[in-house]
Amino acid sequence: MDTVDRLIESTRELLWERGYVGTSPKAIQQRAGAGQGSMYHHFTGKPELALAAIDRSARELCSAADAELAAPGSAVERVTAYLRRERDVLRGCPIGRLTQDPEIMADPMLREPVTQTFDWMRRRLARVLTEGRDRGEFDASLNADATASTIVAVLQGGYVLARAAGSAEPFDEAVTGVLGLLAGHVVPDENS
Amino acid sequence: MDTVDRLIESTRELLWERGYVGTSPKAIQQRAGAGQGSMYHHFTGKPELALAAIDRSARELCSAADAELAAPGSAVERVTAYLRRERDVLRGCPIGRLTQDPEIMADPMLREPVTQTFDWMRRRLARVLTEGRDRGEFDASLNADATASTIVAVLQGGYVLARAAGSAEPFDEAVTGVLGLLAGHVVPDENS
DNA sequence: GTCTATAGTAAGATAGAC
DNA sequence: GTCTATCTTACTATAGAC
Repeated sequence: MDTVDRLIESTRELLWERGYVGTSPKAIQQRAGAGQGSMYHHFTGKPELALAAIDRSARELCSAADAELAAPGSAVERVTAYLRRERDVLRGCPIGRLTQDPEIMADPMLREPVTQTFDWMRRRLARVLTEGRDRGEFDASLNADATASTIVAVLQGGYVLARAAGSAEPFDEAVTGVLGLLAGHVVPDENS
Repeated sequence: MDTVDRLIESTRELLWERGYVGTSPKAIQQRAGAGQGSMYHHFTGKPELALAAIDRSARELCSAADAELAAPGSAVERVTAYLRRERDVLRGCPIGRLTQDPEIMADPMLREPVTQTFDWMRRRLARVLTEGRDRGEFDASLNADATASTIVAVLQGGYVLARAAGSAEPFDEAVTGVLGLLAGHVVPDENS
């Protein structure tokens, strides 16, 4: 991993742990094992470095979700796999946490990948649910768009509850709850 | 409102807008219209002031929720009233946002009211759902504890989605989604 | 109680040598 | 490309006068 990569990775970790406001150039340099001159040679400053880090996290997040949601299986199976995927719950979501950062939200450049990520995620899940309903897996009363937003919200809120509790338990419980609610709209398989 | 109150209120607003890391004593003083000497006369420093502010927000949040959840009506009606209550969605949750703050989470004193608030909220909602189920409003398959956690998570996650989108729309949609899912477990009223 | 002065540390960068 | 000064401003207080 070269210096540029180490700087981006360090920034990614620090944004995740401490947010933009709580992350200093000095902390980034120390974690990357790079000097000030090195950092300012490759990047114009903290915002540009943060943008590179956020972009990378956003891409990773979407591609990981897509791997789960594009897999074979029923809609419920895929949504369950996505929700139950092993996660470092107490770390929270590297993109979601940025929505709490006033300087990220105030800068259109930094904010854009955050907006895009959740837009994409809601649409991607809505597509899975719509397909499932079209195939007769769900009853017709299921609102695919709204339910997709609910599922993404449960994940993001689950992180909040877990961090507040200092335990992954509320996250798992919230996921259990939404899957239980969703089960009420699943049409029993005639082949089972 | 005396100086102490103005200091606490200013801290509350700033913690809400910018978090603990992003809030400086100077900013608090300016918003409160108080000098440095005044602030340090009444409080030992930023942590003590933050604790007073967080405690006040936590109390307000719980008492506002209780007003909704202890009202007359069916369980679904009360949960709906709670979820649909008018909110300044884009501001987010004054307590939930603190879970993203590393210095809040690292300090047991500051963290405790955050932990307590969500504990209380989950239990309070679980009680409403359990009562509803016991009265036959829900079918027996409803998991009251898990669903309570889901509902709190939808709120917290809804704030995240709304802030990311710069619009209250995803919040409202996530709420619509969870209420739609919950409706699948409601037993039709024989008197209607 | 409130004000001003002082002070050490960190943030966020720029300049210029190597 | 990287390193070491240097610089300005902000953070988070403490001290002592009024």
